[in-house]
Amino acid sequence: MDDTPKYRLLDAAGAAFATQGFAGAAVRDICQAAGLNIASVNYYFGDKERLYTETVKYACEKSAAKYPMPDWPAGTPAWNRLQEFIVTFVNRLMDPENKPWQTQIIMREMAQPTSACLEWIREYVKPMADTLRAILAELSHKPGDDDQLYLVGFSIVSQCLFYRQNRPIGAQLMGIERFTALTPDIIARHICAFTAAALGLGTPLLSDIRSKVIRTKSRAIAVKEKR
Amino acid sequence: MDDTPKYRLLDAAGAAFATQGFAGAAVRDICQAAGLNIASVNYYFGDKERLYTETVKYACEKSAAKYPMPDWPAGTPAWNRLQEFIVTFVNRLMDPENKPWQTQIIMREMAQPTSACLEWIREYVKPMADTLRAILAELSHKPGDDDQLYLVGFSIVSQCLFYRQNRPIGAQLMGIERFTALTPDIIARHICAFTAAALGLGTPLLSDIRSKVIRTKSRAIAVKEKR
DNA sequence: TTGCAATTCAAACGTTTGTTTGATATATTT
DNA sequence: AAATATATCAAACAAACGTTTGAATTGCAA
Repeated sequence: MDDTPKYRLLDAAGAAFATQGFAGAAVRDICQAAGLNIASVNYYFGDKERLYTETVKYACEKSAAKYPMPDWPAGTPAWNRLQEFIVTFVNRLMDPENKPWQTQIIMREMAQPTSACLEWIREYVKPMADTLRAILAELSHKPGDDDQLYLVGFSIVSQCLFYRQNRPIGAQLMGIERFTALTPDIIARHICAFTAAALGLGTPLLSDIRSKVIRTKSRAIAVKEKR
Repeated sequence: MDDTPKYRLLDAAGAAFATQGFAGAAVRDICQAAGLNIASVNYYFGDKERLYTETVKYACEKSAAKYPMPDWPAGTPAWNRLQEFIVTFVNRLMDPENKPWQTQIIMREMAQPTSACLEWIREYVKPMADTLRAILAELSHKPGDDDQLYLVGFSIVSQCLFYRQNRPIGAQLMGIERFTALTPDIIARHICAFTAAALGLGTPLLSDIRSKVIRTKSRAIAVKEKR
């Protein structure tokens, strides 16, 4: 984006922190990658830790700016909003133009948040979670059970996060070429279909005409199993 | 488990590596936490890197041993096997007796595998993925589409992984006390229900008697949306 | 006990780390 | 042009790092 020394540092730092972690990344290497002197991180950011927090913020802003959540006109059906939510979220995570470190460094923070990250949760994650929960509340016909809304919400976002958080595993299992062939569009479409079926808004996956027989039979088994 | 100096080192190293990463953890601190001299890591493991790889292996073995995958008798219905698969997997991930670092260090590896990790994928992850895919293939009535089986499999395991991989986020959003109240049993039950509905084997979530009307109406909207 | 191996220890090694310094170069203002 | 602020640089700093050393200690067999 910007080509000032400050942003060259942020880019180099992001790549380094994402692949090697905070402790593993060396200020010397970051500066060299940015084509600047060793002292520049001190000049522009004070110290290594403030460079890191600025890098995290920078990564969040970049990936959220390109795919903003649409502000739906009043009366937009909840299921449509849910679909667009999923598409937007997957695109944010999987945009091939995103440099890998932009989401990778956020994933690192999600697993083990630093102090600079709790602020990010409040300002960035919480609003998204509230949006999703409002959609699900509208879809739900049994109001009141807030825990279930969270569980359903987790089931949805977890599917989106998977392809970014466990990319190496997925690539190793499917084969790298087949896995990378899964475009954001394909992934989002699948998650929408899976979720729609789970919520009773679409056709179940992995089934055909015989599904009705299987369904009742298996539900009986499932109930028996739980006791 | 064992109380030999070697295993005291592995336990201390696991906790340190999980919270601070490979570069961030200091050999000095690990040895001190284990109540041993600085030179002991060199005496027992050679160097820091071999201590790390041994720690990862140690963590895998401990969490897999307690909850082995059941070997189903021939003829066990696929949906029952899928349920038990989910329950076992969630229990492995969420067992409260598991020291946090045991899964945390594996999650670190999943996001950015080291060379020692590819071996772990082949020996540990691949077999589980094959098991799951075999179950899904049996549940599927449209044979051939292997990509879809992977996608469905990802949708299932991603839900299980979420609660461990994004625990801090979930806790921050729901509130720590409500989130920790989600026992492995509750989580597994929800994932089973969500998945069952998605695959057409159970009752859709978030719906009641009116669901039939909503379903057809929303499907029409969804189809229109995609064109 | 004696002898031998396994283990533990304090101390120091050479690197690499993040950070600071003071001088030099560049740009902006007076 | 002179003066002042901004930016860059090579060099050095103390601290922390992983690793090594050689002696001291322990456990066990002869």
